[in-house]
Amino acid sequence: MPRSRRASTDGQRSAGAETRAGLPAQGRALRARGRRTLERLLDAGARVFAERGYHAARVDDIVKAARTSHGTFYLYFASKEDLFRALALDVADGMLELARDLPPLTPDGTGLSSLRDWVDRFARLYERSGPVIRTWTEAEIVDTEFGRIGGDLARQFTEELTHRVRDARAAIDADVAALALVAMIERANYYVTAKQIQVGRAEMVDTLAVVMHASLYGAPVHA
Amino acid sequence: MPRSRRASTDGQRSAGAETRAGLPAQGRALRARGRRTLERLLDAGARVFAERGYHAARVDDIVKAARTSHGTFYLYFASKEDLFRALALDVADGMLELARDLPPLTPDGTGLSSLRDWVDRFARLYERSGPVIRTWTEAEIVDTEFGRIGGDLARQFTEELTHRVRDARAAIDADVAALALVAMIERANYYVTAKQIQVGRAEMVDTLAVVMHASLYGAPVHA
Amino acid sequence: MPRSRRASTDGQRSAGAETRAGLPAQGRALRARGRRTLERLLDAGARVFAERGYHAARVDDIVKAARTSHGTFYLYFASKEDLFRALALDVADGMLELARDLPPLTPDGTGLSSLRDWVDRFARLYERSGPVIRTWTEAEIVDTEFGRIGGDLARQFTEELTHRVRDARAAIDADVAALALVAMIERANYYVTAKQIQVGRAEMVDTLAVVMHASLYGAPVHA
Amino acid sequence: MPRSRRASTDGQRSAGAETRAGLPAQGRALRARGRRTLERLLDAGARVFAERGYHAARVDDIVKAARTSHGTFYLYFASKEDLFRALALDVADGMLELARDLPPLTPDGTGLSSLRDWVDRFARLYERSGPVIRTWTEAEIVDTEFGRIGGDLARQFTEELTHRVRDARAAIDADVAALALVAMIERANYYVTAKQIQVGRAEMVDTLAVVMHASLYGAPVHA
DNA sequence: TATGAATGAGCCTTCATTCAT
DNA sequence: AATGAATGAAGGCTCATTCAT
Repeated sequence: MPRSRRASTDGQRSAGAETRAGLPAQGRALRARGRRTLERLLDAGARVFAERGYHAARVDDIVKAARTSHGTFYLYFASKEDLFRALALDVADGMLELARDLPPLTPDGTGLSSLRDWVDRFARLYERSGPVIRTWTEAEIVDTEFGRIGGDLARQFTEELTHRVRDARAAIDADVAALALVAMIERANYYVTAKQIQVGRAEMVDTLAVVMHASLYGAPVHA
Repeated sequence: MPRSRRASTDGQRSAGAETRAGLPAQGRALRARGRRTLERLLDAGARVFAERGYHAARVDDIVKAARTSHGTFYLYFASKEDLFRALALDVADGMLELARDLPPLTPDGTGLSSLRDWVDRFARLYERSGPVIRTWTEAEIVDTEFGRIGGDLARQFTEELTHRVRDARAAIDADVAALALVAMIERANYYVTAKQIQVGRAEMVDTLAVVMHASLYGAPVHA
Repeated sequence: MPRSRRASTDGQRSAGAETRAGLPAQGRALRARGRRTLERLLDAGARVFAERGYHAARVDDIVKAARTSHGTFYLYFASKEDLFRALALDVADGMLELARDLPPLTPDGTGLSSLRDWVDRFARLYERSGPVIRTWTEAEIVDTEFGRIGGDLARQFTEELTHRVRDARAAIDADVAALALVAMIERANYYVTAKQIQVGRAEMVDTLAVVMHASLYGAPVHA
Repeated sequence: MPRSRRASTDGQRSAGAETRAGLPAQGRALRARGRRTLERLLDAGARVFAERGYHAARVDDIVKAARTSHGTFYLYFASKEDLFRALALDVADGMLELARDLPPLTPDGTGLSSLRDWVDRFARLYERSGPVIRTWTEAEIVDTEFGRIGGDLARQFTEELTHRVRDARAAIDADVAALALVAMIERANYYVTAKQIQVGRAEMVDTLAVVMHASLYGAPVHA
């Protein structure tokens, strides 16, 4: 039966940066032209997923956006899901790197300022990759591979933050506080990029940093 | 002839109380039996949307869960979307009521304690209706009626909080801070109910309240 | 993911005659109209598989022949394969019944005559169901469920014949001889129904009976 | 523009020796390298058709088995069908040669023994080329060129046997008996090579010869 | 009021064949 | 002579919605 030949996805793609990006199931080596097509497909996928969301995104949309054909799509990806995974893994990399770069938190102005810089980096990442991140949290796929990737990511991300919160020696429960703060950062960025609320990025970044800082070391200047 | 699947729904259907409960298009008056069927469908819908999410939920699943037939479903709702709307409007009511009940924020222990109670009410509401709330934020339907309902709700909810934050006379930008705090509450509840992270409700509620309070009035007891 | 909901076929449908005939995966009870549609689909399937063969047969062809829709097809069968299985199991029943009715073989004219009658029954069965039988032997599906059904059938059929051959106390290896004779009967019928060779059924039946008889008890009247 | 998949092939291409080997449409003369590539493709085709059957065999499988590319495939064959035809014609040659070598049938032990040798040659041929032979009889392609080749072959093969049967002066209808015996030989070999039944080749060959002989001249030693 | 049955547009995916280098 | 890449017409299957009783 032909179906059984359906290229099984190669699963836990190892972390090498160059293999990360959605190579075709068979792991063919790509020439210049192929690389360009792959790039176009990844770009198109990011765009279309962003615009329509995972479920509403049609392979046809992606293919048109990439100015290529259905056949070509399946030359590079085993399925729509596979393309999404490729994008998601890239984003996950970026997020984890960011998590590891979280600066030590200190009560002084320097602490606040470096925290603000970090939140700003997050915001920029979210601006590019928000749609993919959001898709992870779509309730529908919680118990799929995506859900797992998303969950793992959230966990690792939160853990990183937990360490810093603990080091900050605040009275609150570090675990839960870290969770709450991650939640805040993620969602606030979502609201803003989804333009559900009209707020500039700078303002949001400032406020997020301040709230985070305050929740650990006390409010800023009281009125 | 089945309507094209992408066909936009028949529209606005204002939030009048009698349409609230998802009556069939004709707005028939229901006898006892009809009311029970309607109830079963609403329950089933809530359950199935919760389990599978909006897109993955099949009318067939709902109909089976309600122990009734497809034909009957369309006797009570114009579409799958219509059922979701009925559920969503109910939740929106609860949320707005909750928003209006947000207590005045004060720097003392009483303020913290009443804030905690309020967060707890939110958590309980979320426990029941999280899936519906989450569905609002699914990227895929941002620009549909749901998106609007969700957006409106978030806005009103945030506004309520904004008033309180402003009254608290903290130095931070009240608009954005309110947004950030709403984001935090919503997402934290999501993480916890989605069990992406193992935290008890009580802990989460406590911490959320503390973080909110601290971000306005300063950190709790430093270590 | 919707796909995962795809009705898994219920596998080894138990042998009850009434469940044999391709009930929908969920085993719904059918009313008069449903039964008629099911019948139309089975008929159409038999016809189309006969005309085009399993692979070349399109669900679309079957659906058109049954004057119904794609959707309806999948209401009754989980897949094209499932419909074929339903037909195949019916034929297998008929074949096994026939096998069990194989008369004792005796050297005299009565033996030859009852053998001829039996071969005639086989020919009539083959006339109706040849296409399905042939499809079993399509090389492509040897190692699928069909292949197994076909193989099992051939084995049981041959075994029945083996008993008779053994009882006939001929000098030849009963196992292999039975196999050879079954092979002969099947293929000869194929050649004739496929009209690859112009021979009337009566002639073929006569000759097959004679050859079978002769191979056990000696040639008929020599010239 | 890819040709429509159902497009009938470019036609008759008579059996002239130079087209026999599946030369590309242009009938180019091949150098050493080209000949090796052609050989690899033919081998690969035989293997893949054998493993998967005609329909399930993918050009991709063949190309991989031949360690070459799609482009190259179409340099040597006009289509998948064209490759199959090349293989089929070769087999047909072998079969016809075999048919012509059928020894005169005599009632004595020599007759039986030479018949056995001949059946053995058939079995060896079938072992190599069974899949191709079987494909001829796939119902799906009965009315295509393959069907014709297969039909012609069967006819010629049967005719050869008919002569011998007639010469044997048995009482039975020579035409039909020949058909029956060919059917038996072919199918029995199929059952055995398809391993649908566990019988050694030698046993099968012996029994086939005995049955054939007995059906003409009387049973062997009675018990 | 209820329901079993029917519908068909639309989606994802496959794969023989052609193109460009 | 060779090949990696591209193509797109089908085909199987799904599921929201409508029909007939």
